[in-house]
Amino acid sequence: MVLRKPKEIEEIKKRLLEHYPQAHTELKYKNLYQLLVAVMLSAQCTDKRVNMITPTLFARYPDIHTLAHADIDEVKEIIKSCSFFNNKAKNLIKMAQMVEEKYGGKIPEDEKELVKLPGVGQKTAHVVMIEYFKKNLMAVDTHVFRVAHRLGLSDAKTPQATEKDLVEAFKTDLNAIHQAMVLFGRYICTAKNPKCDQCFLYDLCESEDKREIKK
DNA sequence: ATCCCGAGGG
DNA sequence: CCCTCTGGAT
Repeated sequence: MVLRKPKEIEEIKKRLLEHYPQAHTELKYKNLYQLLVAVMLSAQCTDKRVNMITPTLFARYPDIHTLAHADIDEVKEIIKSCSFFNNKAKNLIKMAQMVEEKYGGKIPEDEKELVKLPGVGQKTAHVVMIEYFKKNLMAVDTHVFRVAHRLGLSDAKTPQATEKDLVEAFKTDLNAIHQAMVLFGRYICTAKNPKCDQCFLYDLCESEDKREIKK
């Protein structure tokens, strides 16, 4: 459920978009293949860590075909510094194999096909559609989930239900808002020790985590 | 100790 | 809904 008045929602939206006008992912990529792989690796792992891994990974496996025929232990070795490397290595290769077998080597360009790929869930599919295809979708990661709850934009327990609340609240510019909320959550509305003294939404915040600002 | 742009399975 | 996977930074 959304706990905010329409006027407040519009104000939050306005400030987010003003503060992060050209926001986009901090993952480094050169094409759809690289973006998909990078987002798959980013589960429970910082973007910074993913960006340390991907240059080696993409040099060794520059496309779907080479990844589909990769040795799993070699992939594990390259990506092991990011979490869940067993699952991720297995899923990366299976994903590439399915793209070759079912999609003729071409990564599908819509979310309903993307989520059929091993290791690609709702969040990953939406991030790819938002970042690469500029689709009007919301994706709820750990940052968006936390920010949405602190701002009273959702009280839902799951990312899926939170996404529904955010779509209902904002309706338009969802992709730009997603990107802005990620950066806002990463650098200002952080999980631990949120930087309330730097927050441009301070006056609108009713979170229990809100900190008093000494003036 | 908690958190990082989650997914799959039960 | 729950659980597991699981390294690195703080």
